[in-house]
Amino acid sequence: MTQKELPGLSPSETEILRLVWQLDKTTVQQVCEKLPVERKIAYATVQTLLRRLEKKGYIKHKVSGKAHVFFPAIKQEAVIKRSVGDFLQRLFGGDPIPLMQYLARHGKVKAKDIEKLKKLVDEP
Amino acid sequence: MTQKELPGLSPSETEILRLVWQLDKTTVQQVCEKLPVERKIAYATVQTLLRRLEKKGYIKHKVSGKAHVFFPAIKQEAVIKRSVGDFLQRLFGGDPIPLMQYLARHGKVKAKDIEKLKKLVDEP
DNA sequence: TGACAACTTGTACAAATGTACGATATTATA
DNA sequence: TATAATATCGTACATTTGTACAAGTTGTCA
Repeated sequence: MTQKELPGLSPSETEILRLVWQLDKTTVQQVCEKLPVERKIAYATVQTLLRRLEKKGYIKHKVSGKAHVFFPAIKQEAVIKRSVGDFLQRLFGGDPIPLMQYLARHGKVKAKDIEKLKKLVDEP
Repeated sequence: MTQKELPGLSPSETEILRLVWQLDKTTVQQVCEKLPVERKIAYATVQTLLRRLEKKGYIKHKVSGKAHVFFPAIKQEAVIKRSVGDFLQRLFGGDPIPLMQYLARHGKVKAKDIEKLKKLVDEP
């Protein structure tokens, strides 16, 4: 089943979508609480972002009591693929190596973490 | 000397800025030629983007003949730091590990590349 | 030296984004 | 059951972003 073409995500939408994944099933309220302190935006704003995410097809909701409960409608993997791909293209022309190097140098990554990565690479 | 607060970069601006780094010193023309085939935008559009990048302080230009020659005004490293940081925050809440894992799995990265990364990690 | 080609400048404009108020509906509660 | 608290919905609106035309300017070459 081919994934239908999804509209792009704006930075703020991406941020909110991540919280929906994290919370799995969530209300506007809960998303607000989960926002990093240095990034407080109004309840109504979060609501708008969730509405737009739903309209774009990334999440759905069901009604529970008086509140809406939002949940993912698209696999996280798919969104990551798309987002990372775009980002890599823009900033590094698509080459993942410089990004990994940057992360290794400045990303608070431990040698042990790198070690584990090797298992993930599927080598011929 | 503390880096003064730079305005954010839009996706398209980032893309163009990358080409300016790559070409080091470049005209509008050359940037246009360097654009990936599947991403052709008009000369005038590239020009606008360069104008905006200059206004935001990322590049400068000098006049040479009748054309402007643009060149970076900010270290690539600084922009990468900022961009990667923002991206990581948005999509992964700031944790670089899932991103590295994703790249290792699907990023066409070789085990040999991973090996090299270990040298970059500054371990205590 | 005058016309041409290559550039820049000014301006435009629709769509997307970030942010949020006010009105209305619904649930729990005193 | 009246009311307070909590939600959603409709709407709004300033900016930013993506994209680009038209008009004016300036080296250049015949």
